[in-house]
Amino acid sequence: MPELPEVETIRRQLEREIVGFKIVDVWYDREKLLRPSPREFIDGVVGKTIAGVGRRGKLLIFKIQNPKSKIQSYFLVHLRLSGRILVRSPNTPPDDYVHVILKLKAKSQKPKALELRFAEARLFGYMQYVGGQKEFDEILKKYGPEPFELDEGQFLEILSTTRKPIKLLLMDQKKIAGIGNIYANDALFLAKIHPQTPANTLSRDQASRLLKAIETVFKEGLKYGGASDQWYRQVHGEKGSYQEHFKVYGQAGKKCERCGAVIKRIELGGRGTFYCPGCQK
DNA sequence: ACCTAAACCTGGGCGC
DNA sequence: TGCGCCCAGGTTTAGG
Repeated sequence: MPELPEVETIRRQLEREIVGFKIVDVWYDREKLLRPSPREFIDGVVGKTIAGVGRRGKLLIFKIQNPKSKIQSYFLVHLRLSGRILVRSPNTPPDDYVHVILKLKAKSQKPKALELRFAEARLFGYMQYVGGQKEFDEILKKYGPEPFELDEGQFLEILSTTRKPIKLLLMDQKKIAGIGNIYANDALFLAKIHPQTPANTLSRDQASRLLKAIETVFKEGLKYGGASDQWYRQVHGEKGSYQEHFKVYGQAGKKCERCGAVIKRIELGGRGTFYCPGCQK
């Protein structure tokens, strides 16, 4: 799923809907989705108020506060491949694949209740309580800068660190955070760069085009509310529509919109990789 | 240090 | 309808 545009779409919605709510209870039926353990997760979050929702790459960051001491802690959500975060009223019918529910109450005079439902068909995603600032900082260190934070020179510097295929570098979260398979494929198409090109052989001009292309596909992804190829949903269950605008991702056998050549699928790092042999050299 | 393959899991789509 | 097979947006880990 969920690459930067999808996670950012959700983050913005959550920011509007659940900030200020207090977590009053947690229900779950799959232990492995709660880290470090269900007990520690529940003890960590229950009674705290949601103070904000942030994001780093594909990781959602919920800032929570003890209402009395005001001490800040966090819980993180990674949606991996098939996770969904849904915001529902408690009386809404059950959603498919839900394994964790955070029950929320507004602090206001008239109590309003909501549920934050975590659906996970493939059980790869997780919710993680992080109590300490130090521990939080350690976790965030695993993520490189996001494309929007980079200028051409810094991007070129990252490219120079490895000769592995450019597509694999783009998807390496330690080097650059937020790019997954969909947007890596489409950005390389826009920039007219073959996905197997060794990263350190890109020219300054190619690097410049690629960075712009990443920004372009991310903006487009955001504009369409993300790509709901299969699992991804927004917080009220709606699909995004970027999947209707894929350039090469998932388009093997179709004709390139730019040159008419037939789009190919190869494997790179064990992942499906799509490109146009006509215009990506 | 670097690279690859496999593992983690379930579900949807397809062909037969 | 049912079964087997292939595919899947992410990340980590084991092994070479």
